[in-house]
Amino acid sequence: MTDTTELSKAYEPTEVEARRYAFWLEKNYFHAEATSDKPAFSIVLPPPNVTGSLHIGHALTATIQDILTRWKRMSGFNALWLPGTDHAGIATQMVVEKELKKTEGKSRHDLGRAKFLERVWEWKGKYGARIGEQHRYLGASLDWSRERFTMDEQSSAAVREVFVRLYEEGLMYRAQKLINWCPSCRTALSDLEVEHEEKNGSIWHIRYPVKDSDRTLTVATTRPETMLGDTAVAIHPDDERYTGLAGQTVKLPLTDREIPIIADAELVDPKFGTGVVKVTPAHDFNDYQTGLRHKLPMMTILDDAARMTKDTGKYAGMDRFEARKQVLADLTEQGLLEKEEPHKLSVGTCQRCATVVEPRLSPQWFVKIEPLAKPAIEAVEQGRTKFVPEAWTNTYFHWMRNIHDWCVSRQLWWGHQIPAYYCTSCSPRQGDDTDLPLDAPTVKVGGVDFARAEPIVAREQPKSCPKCGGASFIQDSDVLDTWFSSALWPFSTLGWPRETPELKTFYPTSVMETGSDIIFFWVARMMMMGLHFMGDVPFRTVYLHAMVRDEKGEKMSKVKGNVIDPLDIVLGATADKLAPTLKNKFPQGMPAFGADALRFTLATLTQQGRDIKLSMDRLAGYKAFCNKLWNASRFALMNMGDFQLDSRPLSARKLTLADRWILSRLQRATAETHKALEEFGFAEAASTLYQFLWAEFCDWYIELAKGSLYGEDAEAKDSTRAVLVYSLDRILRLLHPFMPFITEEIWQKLPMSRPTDSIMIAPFPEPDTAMVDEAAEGEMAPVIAAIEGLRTIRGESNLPPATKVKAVVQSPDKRTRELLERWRAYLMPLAGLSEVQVGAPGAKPPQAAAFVGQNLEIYVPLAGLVDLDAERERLKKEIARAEQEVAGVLRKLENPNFVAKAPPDVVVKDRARVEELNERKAKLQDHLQRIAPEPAMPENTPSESTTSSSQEAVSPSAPAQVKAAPTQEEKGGVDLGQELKGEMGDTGGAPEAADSQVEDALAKLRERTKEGLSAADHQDLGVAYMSMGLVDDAMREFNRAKEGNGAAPATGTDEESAPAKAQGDKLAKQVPAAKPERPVPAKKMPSAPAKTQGDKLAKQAAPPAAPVKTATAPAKRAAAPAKKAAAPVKKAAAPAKKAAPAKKATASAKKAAAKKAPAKKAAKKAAGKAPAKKAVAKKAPAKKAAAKKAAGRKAPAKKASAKKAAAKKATRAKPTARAKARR
RNA sequence: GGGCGGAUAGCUCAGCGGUAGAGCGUCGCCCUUACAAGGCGAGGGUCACAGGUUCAAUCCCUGUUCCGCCCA
Repeated sequence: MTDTTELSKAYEPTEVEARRYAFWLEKNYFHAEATSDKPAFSIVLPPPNVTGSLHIGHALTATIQDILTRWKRMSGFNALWLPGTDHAGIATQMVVEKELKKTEGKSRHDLGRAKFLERVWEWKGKYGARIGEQHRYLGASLDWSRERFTMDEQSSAAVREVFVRLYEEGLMYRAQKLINWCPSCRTALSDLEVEHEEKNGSIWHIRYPVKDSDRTLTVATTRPETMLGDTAVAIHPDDERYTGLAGQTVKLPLTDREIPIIADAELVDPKFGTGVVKVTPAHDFNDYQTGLRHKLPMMTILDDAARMTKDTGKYAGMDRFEARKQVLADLTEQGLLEKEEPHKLSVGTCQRCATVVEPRLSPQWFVKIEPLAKPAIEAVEQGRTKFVPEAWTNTYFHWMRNIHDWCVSRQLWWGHQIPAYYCTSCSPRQGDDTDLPLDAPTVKVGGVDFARAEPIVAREQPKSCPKCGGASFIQDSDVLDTWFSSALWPFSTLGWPRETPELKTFYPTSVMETGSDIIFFWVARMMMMGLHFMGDVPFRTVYLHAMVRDEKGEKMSKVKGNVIDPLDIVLGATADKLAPTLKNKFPQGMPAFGADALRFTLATLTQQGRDIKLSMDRLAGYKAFCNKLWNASRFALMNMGDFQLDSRPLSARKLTLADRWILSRLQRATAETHKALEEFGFAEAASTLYQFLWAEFCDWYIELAKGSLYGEDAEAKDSTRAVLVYSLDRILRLLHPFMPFITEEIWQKLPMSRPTDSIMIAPFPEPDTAMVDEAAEGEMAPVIAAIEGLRTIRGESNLPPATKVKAVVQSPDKRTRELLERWRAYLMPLAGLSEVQVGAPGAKPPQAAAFVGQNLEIYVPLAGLVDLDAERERLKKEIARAEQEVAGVLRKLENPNFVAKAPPDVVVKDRARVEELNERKAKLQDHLQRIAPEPAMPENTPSESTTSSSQEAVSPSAPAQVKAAPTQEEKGGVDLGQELKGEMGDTGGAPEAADSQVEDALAKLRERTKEGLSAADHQDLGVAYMSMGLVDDAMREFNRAKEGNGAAPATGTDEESAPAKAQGDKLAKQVPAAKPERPVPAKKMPSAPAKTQGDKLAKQAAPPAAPVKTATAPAKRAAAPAKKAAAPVKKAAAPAKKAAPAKKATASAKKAAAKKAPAKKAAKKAAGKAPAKKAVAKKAPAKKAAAKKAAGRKAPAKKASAKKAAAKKATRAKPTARAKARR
């Protein structure tokens, strides 16, 4: 059934998205089969915190995983993407505690463990669903029937099983060790949950009196308050300052204790501080190890809230920081504080609450990690699991090889309670207080002394004590680290420890995709647990994505106010709901971008090894892309008539060139997309599709298709419709993993029979190599080139689309001519032509705009349509570009080393390029002359006073220079034109067809000697040369004409050495100068109207002979010399300065003119050209042997601009559909 | 202290030996019946800095400076 109802004019994501997701759910498409003939593909979703809400990082996770899953599902896999949530121990408990405090003013202890846990479960029920809902909004194709929770019965069973097995294997043990403790959360933390921060602190020097001696030992410490728990001071055994002290004792200040002086080479660095270290084994990790080595007593002086214990006498009950102050004060009073120095130290803080953590001696459960880590390292070494990007492999190895035993017990309530039980009958008790009940839930005095009690680890509570037969037990009150259950996720979610078909089908999972921040927390631990319990890696590939940051690259946090809620992006949000930075951006509220746009944006920003800065502008761009897709489809549907795509292969139809071309391009895009996806190149795949749809399908194919669709040829109409539907079907399917909603919506409306009810289970397109059509692409190339050339002319001439023009297209290549002739129906509408004449190079239309491409010349007669000045400007620019590039390439070619050592094909390519550029340049110059203002030169010399040929006599009224290359050699600037001339001879010079004027002049030349030429002769000759494109020669002749005689011989060395560049300038200025000069003598200047077109203004405003630097000329003209660097720096600077105000004054000066004269640019160029400046000094000598030689004479052209020119040229000269990017 | 990334157009990012590309923004012309969330055209880059290797460096090597992250 096909619903070809016309689409709405603009794409409205919100409505479509809700509807489509419901449809998929209803059809149960997300469900994966436990057993299937299809190959399996599986991903488990990293379970988000159940009471949290998704942030943009989750959206990235979901996007990437959904792309993978949908792609694989469409590619014929039995694809499982398994959702779930994490109980997130500390985080969730804290949230609920906070809420409890806020609403009822109660602590969890007020409620008691059981009641409190009820509350947490309630909370979980209330907010847990939100995660799922958010994923639905994102379009995530998660198999909801298999949704799991880390604390559901199955997962809990898995956790118990793992715990018990590890215990039985000796890999889980309980011990009193020094662990990280958060005094605020009042729980143990693993090493990973402690964040280290560099802080400015102090180091204090404290004197400890040596017993029975006058001597004191000065210790240096950053934690003076812990001295109350010191049980030794340590010196280095080889430290001569303290020889003989080891074995003696010191009197510990502020206490009545005496502690030994020990020698320890490991703890003490004699170069650091005083060389004496206080040893506090119960409160410092290094000291703890020292304590173990020396069997020192371990004295705990801080309680679980980091307050001083009762053993600290007067300090008892004080907070640790308060105690520090007091201790310091007391030491000062006793004269034992020697000094305080500023010191940088690394402070460990709690990942959750940012409280400074405290090392604490307490009984905890640990996983013995080494036996688990070893296989996990090997698995990656052997490539059984691969990291993408690969760089993470080393990070993984480094951590795994330095891993410590994992402290898994947490003194929390919310989590998996540890399956260890203590007999209340025979377990040792806390000694001094027995008024608490036996089953007191915490490690308080009076109850079982958990530090000493013997645990019975079992899957279920034992019936009787194996020791005493007692039947009363108390379960270990601690819960497990949240990551413990997460570590089992890839198999616990599939039913383990039961042997389920799911486990068999989907383990190992195909890909683990998660943020790189949890590579240790989660990925490494899953590796260890998976290998240990399943005997195989938990996943074949680990794809680690970067962190999502805001546009400025800052981490998103509530404090900074830059958090972005993905749902706000999807659905839109009112301004008041937005975080501050977003509110600035969207004062009216955020529009609904839609899930597809968000997903596409995230996919394109996914790059390896780089943070993702979410750009709202790009987001808007991809929303526009959705709209583009929508409207392209809309266009197709509107033009279908009764058409229905049947199963007949496209090749059986009579396809047009455009049809064949787009089908070929489509196959390439398909292949590229495949390749990118296989390599996790989401960004590349997305941009391939973006480019194809927009720059090829929409910009070209649809436009070309209009001809057939609106035409009379029924067959062409039919084939075009077929190709439209076929292509859209493919494009939509290719895009589906990225943009599931819009693709489904449109796909359902295509007039064709669908193999499936939904695009999400339709096959992912495979490239059809039979449709790759080199011939079609080759045929389209000149058509596209011609259209683009014509559009350039139109654009530059500001011709409105409604103005149809006549074009003359010439090509020396017969085949090209044939093609253009054959496809004139494509050419005309797309280029806005009323008529086109295709022919071999020959007579050119007068007063025309020209475009010279590779193998192609295009002329559009513009007389009466536009100001030809603009066209001349453009041509000059083009010529300059060609010259600059050719100079660059020549510089290379003139280096013998290059020719000798570079690969021959590179050299050949460069030579061909020179050829091509020269030809192009010649044609452009030829044309420039052709549209020069009336070439009839005045008989008398120009009105400027006679000048020598080297003089800068320029008329600002001239339409500037022919060449834009740098200027005079005496200024140290490079002279590309001259250089070119010298190096190339005249290869680029002669145009193919000389007209009669040229013939005449040449005839004259032959007949007479140069000495005999009159000024008028020189003038004629100049014109002739000009028309032949021999600019330099023409220049020379014009100069002679100006001088009034032909004093200097043509071959004169003086002339020769004069920069052709400068000549070019003059030429350009002089030739047309004739025209304005007649009516515009200098005196007329003041009356020139302020607001005229840039050109006219310039012509009129400046006195004909005025040097550039004095030109008061406005923007366009004034800047031109600077821009082209025809003038020396000083001169350039002047107009540059002028240009700025001129720009401001655009009210009067024409805008267009102003824009061409950015002061910055002019100044920059001028600087670049500065003689003996950086450019020359820096680049030339070191790098370019050949250039160096010539550096004095010709500095390298400014690299950037040369490059730029080349680049532009390249795209211009050989445009292809691909090269032509959408604008 | 050790390690890993990054620095390319105004902004967000590709490219990574043969003289640089996209999107957005900018400028010009157009509301051409798919799309103004649009079309066509244009402008815009000492590819952080300094050395080195190479015929040739944005790209490879070394160092420096900034920015980010991880580990101790």
